[in-house]
Order: sequence, then C-alpha cells, then structure tokens
Amino acid sequence: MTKSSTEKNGLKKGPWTPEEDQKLIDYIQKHGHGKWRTLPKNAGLRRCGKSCRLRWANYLRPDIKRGRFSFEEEEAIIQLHSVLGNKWSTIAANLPGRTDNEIKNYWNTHIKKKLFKMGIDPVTHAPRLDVLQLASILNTSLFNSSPQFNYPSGRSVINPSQLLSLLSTLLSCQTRNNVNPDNVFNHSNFHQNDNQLLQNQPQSSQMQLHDTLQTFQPNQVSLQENLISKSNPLNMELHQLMKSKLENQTSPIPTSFSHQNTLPNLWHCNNGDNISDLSVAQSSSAMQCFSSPKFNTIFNSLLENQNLCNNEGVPNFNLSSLLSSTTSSSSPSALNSSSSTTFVNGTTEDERDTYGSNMLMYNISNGLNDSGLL
DNA sequence: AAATCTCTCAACCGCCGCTGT
DNA sequence: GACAGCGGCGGTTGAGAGATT
Repeated sequence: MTKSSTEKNGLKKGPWTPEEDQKLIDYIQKHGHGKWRTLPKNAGLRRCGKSCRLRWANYLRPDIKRGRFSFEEEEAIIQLHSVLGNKWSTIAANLPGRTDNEIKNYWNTHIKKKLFKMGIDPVTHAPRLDVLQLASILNTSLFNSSPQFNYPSGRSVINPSQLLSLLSTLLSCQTRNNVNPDNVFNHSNFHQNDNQLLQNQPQSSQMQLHDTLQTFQPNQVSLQENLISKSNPLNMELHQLMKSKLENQTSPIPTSFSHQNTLPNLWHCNNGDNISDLSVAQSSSAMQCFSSPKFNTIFNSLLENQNLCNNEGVPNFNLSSLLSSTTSSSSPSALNSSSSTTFVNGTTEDERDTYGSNMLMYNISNGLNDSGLL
C-alpha cells in the first residue's frame, strides 16, 4: 500500500495498530470522549476524529459483545428490521453489546441472503412476488372448482398464505440442501445488484423458483421438525401430513383440531389480536385441502419437475402450463418418486438456518395483510 | 503446494440533521 | 435566516482469511 493511500493531510488511514488502540483506550479512560475532533491530537494519534470515534464505537468500547450472533439476536434483528428498515443504529440500541456496523454487516452477509432464498423479500419482509403468484395460482387451480371448500361468498377457504406455508417448507428445505447457494444468490452479484434483482422480480423470480424446485429433495423435510414443533403443535400436524405424503403413506385426514392450540401466525387472518372463527375454520379446512388428491398431484408435480431449463439454461418453467397439466391429470405415479424417501435427523449448527420459517410465518401474514390479500 | 475464488468485516466516505453563532 | 462545525448514520469498499480447484 502506498503512502498516499494510507495518509491524507498527514492523517493515517487503514487498519489500526495495537499501539494506536492502546493510545485511544488510555485517553478515553482518562478523559472520556468529549470532542472527537480534538481527541486525536490530544491523544497523540495521527487519525481524524471520525476514525477514532468509529474505532471506539465499533471495536474498542468495553461493552461490545464479540462472537457469533445468537438465535435470539438473529430473530430480534429480523423482527426489528421488518419494523424499522435499515435503521441500524436503532436496531443496535435494542441489542446490547452489538454495534450498528456489526448488525449491518451480519444482515448483508447472512440474513438478507437467507430471507431471499426462503421466498421473503428482505427489503419489505413480504413474500416475494413470484412466490405469492405461485400460491395464488395454486389456490385458484386447486379450489375454484371445489364448491364444498368455498365459503358462500365464493372466497376460497384456503388463502394464499396457507399455500405459502407449504412453499416456505419447500424453500427452507432447498436452503438446507446441497445446492450451491450461489446458483440462486451469487454473493457478489447480490451484493452489488440486489436492488436491481428485487426490482426485476419477474425475471429473477423464475430463476429462483426454478432452482428451488429443481434442487428440492424430499429427504430433507424432517429437518423442519424441530422448528415446526417448537413453533406450533398445529404446524407439526401439517408437517407430519406432508411427511407422510412424501413417504407415500396414507395421510390421516384430520377431522378436527385442538383449537386450544394457538394457530400459526401465518393463518391469522385478522390483525393477530384474536383468532376468529373464520381463521379456525380456515385452518381446519386447509388441512383437508392438503390432504386432497388434487393437492397431492400438484405438490408432487412441483417436486418432480426437474427439467425447467432449456438448452441455453434459460428457465422455461411456466406456472400456468404446469398447473393446467397437473390439474387435468392425476397420475398415481406422482407419489412414487418419493416412496423410498429416508428422513435425516436435524443438524446442529445448521438448525439456525431453519428458524426463518418462523419469521416467514410472522412476516408473511403481515405482508399479506398489507397487500390486502387477507 | 500454488493459484484462484469466495466471503467476511473493519474501516472509509459522503450525506444529513442538529446545534451554536 | 444563513452559515459552519460537528457527530451520527447508512452505504460501500477492499484487505485478508478461508475455501476450493
């Protein structure tokens, strides 16, 4: 590194040395940090005040917590970000020992990618447009022709968020899988082009969906178990249902649910304060829907649809055609592909990666409320 | 073992808002 | 009200560590 790149106006730039750190610590311990502008001169440092302030605030402060973010911290960051946006300093104020810079870095390098892969727009915390679109089409395709599942008003009893519950599982499984995340979400590309990526949903979303479906492996489903059971007993029932589908077992169709259980947030159709009768009815009906042969057909088609790109690697996945083909035929062999599924145990470290579906539930319901879909 | 690639995070930059004059 | 100085914030960069080929 040349002198000109490290020094400007006689002020040093770049990484701090241990000696500089010690000078700064000694000075602040003695005099406090009143005037950052005059501090470096008084402390014998050839740094600008700004640099000193940042070094102290982000690294030398005695109350800084080091090490990996905990599950609770991650959860808090996502929750706070969904409310506050990129107000890193405000978020940091709610996380003792963590700096805004640290949180910002962690968000950009970990959480943002994770949310995106799960089908959540990390900027708005709403479901990504492509996922909503799929849910909507699935919903229409599944239930518009089934009057018994419709309310008198004509509204389908299974709403997009319920279908998203299924999709979130698919997406979460995908993130746990052996797929190279960079296929979906190349780090450097995302880093530089994430805004563009998010703005160009129709193009990128097809790729996302393509990758998700192409790389999904049913034997990852049980990885959800810990999370789902922790999240909610009712979710566990749904999970078991999906699992048994994949094992080609006869799914026990629940006739009723223990309504004393808290319903998943995802299925809250109101503001979340009270669980309406409608919500309860929807939840039970949704379980019936997931057990329907029609659902089986579509679900397995999604899993089986492996050839979604043409020779040039351009996705040719077309939701409408997929659904029209799946709803018009109900091949019994659809289930066979997963009949030999073996389930693996949840892992240790990577369990962290599954928590997101909790967040998905929380945020999707909000997002759908916001978008007027619920 | 070396070269290359990927990822992380400390540090910088520029802008903004607040405060004092 | 206009201006200057300062601190704080969020976006971005790039060095270096680690992973992969």
